[in-house]
Amino acid sequence: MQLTVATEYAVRCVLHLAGATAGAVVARREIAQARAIPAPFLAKLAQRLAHAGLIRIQAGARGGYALCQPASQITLLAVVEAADGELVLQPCAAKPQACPRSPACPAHRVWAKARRQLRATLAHVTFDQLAAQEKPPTRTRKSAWTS
Amino acid sequence: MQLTVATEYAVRCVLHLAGATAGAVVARREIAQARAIPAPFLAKLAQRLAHAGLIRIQAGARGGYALCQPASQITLLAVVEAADGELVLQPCAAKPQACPRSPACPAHRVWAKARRQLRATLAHVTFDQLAAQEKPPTRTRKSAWTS
DNA sequence: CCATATCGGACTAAAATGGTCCGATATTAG
DNA sequence: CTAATATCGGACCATTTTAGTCCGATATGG
Repeated sequence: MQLTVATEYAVRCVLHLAGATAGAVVARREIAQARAIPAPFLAKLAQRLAHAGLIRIQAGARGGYALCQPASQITLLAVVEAADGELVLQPCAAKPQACPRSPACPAHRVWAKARRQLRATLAHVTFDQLAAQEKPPTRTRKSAWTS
Repeated sequence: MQLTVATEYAVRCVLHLAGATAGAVVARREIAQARAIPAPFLAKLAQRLAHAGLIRIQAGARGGYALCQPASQITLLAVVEAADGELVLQPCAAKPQACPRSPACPAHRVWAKARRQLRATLAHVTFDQLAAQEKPPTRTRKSAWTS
């Protein structure tokens, strides 16, 4: 019952992008170095984030990663689920036969509730908030997110 | 990010004991059969539960397991943590250096909050509630609830 | 065209998980 | 006391997941 380091890395990565000039492409290597993420692993991870529509990947010379949306619209939940897969507590989620047989396990509704709570909590934290917390001294010099 | 089947089994096991006559010793085999738990695995699991002070193990002939406390005092959280270890979300929980270096990761307070919520939710569900929910449909023939 | 830099998939190593086995020990029945 | 029962508790094993690497293919900028 733990989030994986992939999640941790994903958060760091998006956090880094959220701190960069809006929409700017940042090289993989730069992110990896700045945030202590093994570069090849970040590559793999980035694909999951891209697949989820969170970041845009630019291949080729001067390539790298950039956010697809303003940081204010990217939730922690979205990043967590992009990295780790859907957030599910129930151990028997995949198995339809659920608990033994007869009694619809009474714990299930508790799992479901806990899951809803957890997802809600993560869903209403956005990366502009996180980025702001991370760099209190830096006065947003040119955060012209003109839209 | 999922609870393990060990957790699922543990819940089933305690649920079974909660449904039995209060304080009665139930044979491992009986629990295993009734709740579809591999018996040898239940043995291992039971030790964790016993170590956590949730159940009492009686060795020898006519041995088995029994609750140490009334079901009303056993929370879902206690069982989950006994089976799975402490409930921690932070990927970098064990690592003191936390996030890279400088910026105390702003996500951490979110993980912490989510964790508190989750634990609170599980902590205020007790096994007498769960057992009660389980029983109404299941007319256990010998449910001598004579206490 | 060429250097750069990512894609994306195959691959490996290590850890966690789920599960089994068995000798030792405890308890009860006779 | 002894035999039968039944768990302990730790070693052991198989599978899956996780973390991480490597490399040929492909895309891009200059």
